[in-house]
Amino acid sequence: MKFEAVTIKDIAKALGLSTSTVSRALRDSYEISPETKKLVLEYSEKINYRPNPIALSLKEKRSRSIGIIVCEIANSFFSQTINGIESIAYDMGYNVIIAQSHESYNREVLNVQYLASRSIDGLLVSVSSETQDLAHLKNLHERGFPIVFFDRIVDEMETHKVIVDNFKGAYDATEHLINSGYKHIAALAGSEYLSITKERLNGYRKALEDHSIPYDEKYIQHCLHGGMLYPEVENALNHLLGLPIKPDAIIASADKLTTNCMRYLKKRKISVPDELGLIGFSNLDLTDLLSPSLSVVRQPAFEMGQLSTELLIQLIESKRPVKDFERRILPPQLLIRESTVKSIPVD
Amino acid sequence: MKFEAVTIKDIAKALGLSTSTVSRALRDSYEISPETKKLVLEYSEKINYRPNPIALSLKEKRSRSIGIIVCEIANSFFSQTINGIESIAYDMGYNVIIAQSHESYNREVLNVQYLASRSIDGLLVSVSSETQDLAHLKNLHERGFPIVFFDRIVDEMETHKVIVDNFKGAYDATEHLINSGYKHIAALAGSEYLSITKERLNGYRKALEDHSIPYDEKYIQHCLHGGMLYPEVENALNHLLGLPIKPDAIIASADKLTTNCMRYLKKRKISVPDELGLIGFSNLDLTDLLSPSLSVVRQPAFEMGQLSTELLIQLIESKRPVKDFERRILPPQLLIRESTVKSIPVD
DNA sequence: TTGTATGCGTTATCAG
DNA sequence: CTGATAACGCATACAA
Repeated sequence: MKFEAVTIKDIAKALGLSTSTVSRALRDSYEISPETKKLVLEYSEKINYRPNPIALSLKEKRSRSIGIIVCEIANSFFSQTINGIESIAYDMGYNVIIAQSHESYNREVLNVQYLASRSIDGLLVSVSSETQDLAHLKNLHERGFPIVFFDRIVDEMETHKVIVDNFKGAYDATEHLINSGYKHIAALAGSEYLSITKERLNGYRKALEDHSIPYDEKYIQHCLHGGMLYPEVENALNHLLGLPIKPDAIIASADKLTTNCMRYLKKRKISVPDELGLIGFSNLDLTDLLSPSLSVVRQPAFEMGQLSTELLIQLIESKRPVKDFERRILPPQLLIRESTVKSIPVD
Repeated sequence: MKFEAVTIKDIAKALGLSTSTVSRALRDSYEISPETKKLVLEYSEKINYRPNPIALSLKEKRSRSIGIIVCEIANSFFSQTINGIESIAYDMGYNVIIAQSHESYNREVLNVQYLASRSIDGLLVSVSSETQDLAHLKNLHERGFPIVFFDRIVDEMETHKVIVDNFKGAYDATEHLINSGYKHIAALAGSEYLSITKERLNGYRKALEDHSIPYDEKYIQHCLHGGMLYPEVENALNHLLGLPIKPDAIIASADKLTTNCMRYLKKRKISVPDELGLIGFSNLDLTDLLSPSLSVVRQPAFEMGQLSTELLIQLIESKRPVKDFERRILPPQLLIRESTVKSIPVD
């Protein structure tokens, strides 16, 4: 009893018709008589016929699937983004195929090649923290393959890009720390290669500058894997808190950096905000329950997924010329809670 | 400059060979001369040839893709499971196609039908909290389509199933509350239709029984959507805390129930564990940072994903007869933290 | 060792 | 109104 699917041929044979007639009847073609249509439709219904999407894909040279490449699914920001992606894709009749890079450049390249070898119609990418060489993506893009970047974008390619206003997120967060009375604000940052890291550090720097606080490079620590691994965060914080002039506050500029930073502070019994101010980027669904509740920069992940997918599907369906690319910037949200409030009571 | 992929035919034409020779050379067939092989391989490499997986799928009647249906991707338990699924699928050369039911029966049916219409080779399912009628899955299963259930399984179908020992998880959690001195333990439960809800409530009941604590049905409140929506949790808790004999502790038997329960308690300024004991199922990556840190039952989500996928691929590749199904039960982890510790200091 | 023909499931083109 | 045929890209049985 092997799984055998019913095809148009089976219907044709059973009904004594040709496959083309059946095909046309199923697509409700005007050139088929009502009786034949009825016959075919009823029989198809009865035997539960479903067209084979693979055969269709081969014929139409499109799979109605889009690929997603992210570093980790099990990261609240990305899973929320994927949620948004899926919501639009589903509405537009597209499947969603997911691949993870685990922050590895090699794995990203493999995934891109595999997905793009004609089993997907377009690609949504947030590059890995190791990625510097973009040949694997440029190659595709130059051949006209639809690609949309989100969150972790790259400058060198002209296509749609959807990002959060990372500059503003970091600026606001830093300014909030400043307004709360902190003077020596250090930054826990992600991989130097990532656009988001650069943008966030720029926001941080500008906020310091606007408030006449000297910028010191020693106050910046990078974590190549974006804080995914606790030890890299531990090292970074050990370094920062061991400086001659110890920082009195920290801005953690990515999801995992924020949680692992909190873990470090708890382990070292450093209290927030009394001993150290803290603010972080986080899309976790629980930060409001922390005590003292952490002020966070939250990103509109779901919306980012939706928007990226809309743009990608426009590219795929050639609703607009490929060259007319967009760069959309979504606003982040600064959620103030008691943790960082010293001088200015908010909320 | 439209995206045009290179095919075997192009290679054949360029090299003055037939498509079959090229095909065989690429697959390193023994019947092709070394020179021809070299020629073909080098040229393919040069023009960056990739076989069209869709054509292969059509020919081989397999897509090397597996489908996943879960309620929500943006739920730490499921995103961790998907991570495990992807890790195995990737190693075995399978793509992963994801669909969400959003706890809607209708959407689950649509997704199953769409995915199963021959674009996937097998299906990993965790049913929605609304699902009672299983026709959509039974239908497939009876026709020999490979299906593996994980976490939220169904009794009526004979196929592989991978679950966590929900009975034990809830039993241990309840017992921990009892040992911590609580007498009136209420349960915040998910949808009554779900296997996990039943199993967890059984564990809860048995623990009470073993400790000679009377079981009272009034102490159980169900949330159809598994706590996804705050109001349903709010209602449930309002009800429980409004009972004549108020419960002195609560076991929240699902991820979202746990977080929304905490949210409720914080809002109502009910302190844990002084006013109310609390323990919950949770796979969030942050519970250790809550204060008072919450004792939780954590499920081996990643392993569950891996195991389910291994079993599914065995089914797909007919490594074993379909009828020889397994039911694997993974151990949950009870993580004790200060929140529930009154009489017995642990950790 | 290589080439020719066929089929996977579907639709489009052309004939009748 | 309906049917035969070709084509999508690939692999393979069969011929040479």
